[in-house]
Formats: sequence, C-alpha cells, structure tokens
Amino acid sequence: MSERTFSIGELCAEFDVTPRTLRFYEQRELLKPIRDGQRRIFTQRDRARLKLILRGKRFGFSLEAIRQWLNLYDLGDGGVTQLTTWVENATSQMDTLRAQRDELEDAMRDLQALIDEAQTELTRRAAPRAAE
Amino acid sequence: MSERTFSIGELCAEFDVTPRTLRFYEQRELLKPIRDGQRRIFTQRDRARLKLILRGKRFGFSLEAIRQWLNLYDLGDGGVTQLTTWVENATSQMDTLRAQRDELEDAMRDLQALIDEAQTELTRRAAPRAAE
DNA sequence: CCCGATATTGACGTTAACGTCAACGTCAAA
DNA sequence: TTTGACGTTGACGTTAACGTCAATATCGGG
Repeated sequence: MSERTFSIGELCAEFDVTPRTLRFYEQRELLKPIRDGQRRIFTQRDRARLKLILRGKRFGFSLEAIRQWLNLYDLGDGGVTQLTTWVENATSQMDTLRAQRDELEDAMRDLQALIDEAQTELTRRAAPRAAE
Repeated sequence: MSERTFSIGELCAEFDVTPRTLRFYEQRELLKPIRDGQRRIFTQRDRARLKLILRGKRFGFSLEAIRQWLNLYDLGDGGVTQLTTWVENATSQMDTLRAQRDELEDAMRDLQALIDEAQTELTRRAAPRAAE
C-alpha cells in the first residue's frame, strides 16, 4: 500500500512550524519518524499526530499532557483488560475536554452579556428620544 | 458602601496561588491592589479579575493576552467612539472563544468516535454469539 | 519587650518550549 | 566539481511564568 511519507521540510511548510520544533517533538517522544540514514521520514501517522499536537497546544495543554492522550489514538488491540483501561482513560480525557468547553461557554456568556449591555447603551445614545 | 477587601494571604488561600504569583500579576499590571503602607490590599475588583485570569490560563492564554481582554471588563463609559471600539474588540474576543470552543467540540467528536469503537469491540468480545 | 504570623522587596534559580548558531553530511543540477 | 537546497547533531540562548531565599518591616498578643 506504500503510504505516502513526508520530509521534515514538507511537514514544516504544511503546519507552519520549524524543523527545530519537530525534532524537539521527536526527542520528547511525541513523534517517531523513521530514518533514511540520517534523515527523518515522517509517516502519515506522524502527520496525524502532529495535527493532534498542535490542536492540543491551542487548548493550552502541555506537551507532556499531549503525549499522554496521543497514546489514546494508538488503540492497538490488546486484551479485554487493556481495552477496558483504554476506555477509562479516554473517558477521563473526554471529561477534561467537556469541562474546558463548559468553561468556555461560561466565558462566552459573560462576555456576550457585556456586549449586549454596551450595544443597548449605544442605541440609547443614537436615539435619545425614548429608551424603547 | 465600604467594599470588602482582601489580604494577599486570603486571596492565595481562596484561589490556591502563591503570594509570588499575585505580586507577579501586579507587576504585569493584571492586578492593581491598593496599598496600606507597604501592604497590598486587594479589592473586589482585583478578586474578580483574578478569577478571570485563572480562567484565561486554563484556556491556554498568555498573561499578556489575558491582560488585553481583562480591559474589556472595565467598560468605563467613554464616548460613543470608545464604546464602538470596545464592542469591536469584545466581538473579536468572542470569535476567539467561539473558535476554541468549536475546536474542542471537534476533538470531543473524534475521541467519542474512538470510544464508541472500542466499546463495540468490547461488547463483541463479551458476547461472541452474534454481533447483534 | 519580644515573638510569631504575615507581609514586603530584591535577586537569583527553574522549567517548558522552543530559537539560534556552528559545523558538517548528501545529493542532484549546472 | 562546485554549488545550493535540504538535512543532521550538538550546544548554548531566550521568554514566560513563576519558585526560592534572604533580609527586612509591622503588628497583635503573652
């Protein structure tokens, strides 16, 4: 099936990161590119993981935390026990995400309230006739 | 009306941060406690801002970014022009929050799909009779 | 009066997450 | 063969966000 692979430069261009960053992620075991002699060869899996890494960063997660739940994406069919443990971890991660989303929505509500307030004030000033 | 105030220790206990942190936030102009001689006196406003700061941090925002939108919470009724600018900034901030929330929900969907998959697999193994 | 709790201001240390730079290898095109 | 694009490994520098520590002040209680 010969999967497509990527040079370090290609991935850097696509995701707007520097080579240093990818080498750093490799050192921290977030990526595990294959080698062609010296050169790194990134697989589709690496590319997918990189996407997840960058997303995680936007959520404010540390690289170490990201490394944890990256492992969730390597299901790797172990025994029933393994799978059960996996589901537990994954569920726990879902809770984390949910909590953060809920907090975001709180923040949005707060801010929207202020915006509404300000806009009411603006309309008031635009039409001083009645506060209809 | 004599608003209630807080010592540095009180706020630290309440929000589980160290004095060093609060002093640091003051230096970065995220907080502006009053002084009683040497000592800092934190107002309700400081307390409210601290809440926002910690929330922002959980969202992965930098202190500098947080400082920006903290200012959104000081409406301070300037002229119509000021107010209009404010609404623009606030709306822009809303967009940022919304984007982050949407990305979170994407991530949640992805993860939930994996969880469903794993659970299907678990039920399959539990009842090898039929994949009903 | 002295003490312990609480606070203060420097000033230097630390960790995460890279940036930057030097020195070197490799390979295809001119 | 030389050059240039692309890549490599150290190794040291940098920024953000605090931690840590020392020396000092303030204040109510025993």
